[in-house]
Amino acid sequence: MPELPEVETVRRGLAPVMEGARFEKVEARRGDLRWPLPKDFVARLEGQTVTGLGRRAKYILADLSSGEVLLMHLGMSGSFRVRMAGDEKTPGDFHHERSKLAAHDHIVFHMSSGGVATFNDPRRFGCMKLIPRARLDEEPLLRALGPEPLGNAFNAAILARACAGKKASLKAALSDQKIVAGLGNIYVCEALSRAHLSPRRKASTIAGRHGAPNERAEHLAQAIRDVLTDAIKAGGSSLRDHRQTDGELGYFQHSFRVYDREGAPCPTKGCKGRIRRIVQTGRSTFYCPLCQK
DNA sequence: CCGCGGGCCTGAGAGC
DNA sequence: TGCTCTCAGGCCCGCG
Repeated sequence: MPELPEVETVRRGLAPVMEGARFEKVEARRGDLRWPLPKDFVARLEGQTVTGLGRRAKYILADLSSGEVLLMHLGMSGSFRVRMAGDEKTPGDFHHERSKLAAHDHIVFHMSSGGVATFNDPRRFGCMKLIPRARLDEEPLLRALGPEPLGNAFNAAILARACAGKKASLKAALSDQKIVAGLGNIYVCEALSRAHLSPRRKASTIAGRHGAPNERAEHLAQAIRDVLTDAIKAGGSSLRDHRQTDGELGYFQHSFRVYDREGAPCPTKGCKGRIRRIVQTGRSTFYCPLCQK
């Protein structure tokens, strides 16, 4: 499911119940996610306080009072539902509480804030990992990540340098988390549409001599920032199952220019093109062949 | 090193 | 209705 805007939406939904709160009880109902949870996963969480909740690329990172960091990834189908303090039904209504668990609710965090956060992931491509804070720099999952597209370290020059010499397509390059972190299939397509660049164009063509950014790189970097900012404002995109943690739908899918719109008229003013679907490196790409060059 | 395809899982939807 | 097939918002790994 989730790309950067959806993950950021989830982080913001978790923050009110998790930040500053202690894990009172953790239920690991299924430990066989993408990687098995450590045997002592529950013991290392219970009693710890979450001192901060951050995000890096598509990872949510909870800083713990123990000095460890809880890293969480939603994979393709992961989601969190949050029940705030005060939302709970009659206390002690055991059967009611039990009945609230749904299929694929794998991990439940009961927080001292009175809130409960439940991790659901049908396909189990998601993961959770505990990492000592001092060794976060060496964490293989985070090490090779490129710059945060909404951070200060991202701009046209950085993007162009990372794409310089690449024989792969722009679609493949932007999907590569080492070049820029947090984009996925949807937002790559949407950013390229906004920048009027073809997903089939060689990535190297946004850089000039010595990897200097050209005008295409400037437009693309701006389009990436814009589409992510707009999507976060909308609470992300809800296609099949992404919801905000309070159960509300995100609504950025209504603003898609090209994604999943094969055959539809191109939204670019004055463009008579129709959206086309092609397959690149095994994934669907949507774009307008007329105005994306 | 680089780029691509396979595989990991389950579920929804289309077509028959 | 029910079966089979394809596809899905991610990412690690191994191959050429």
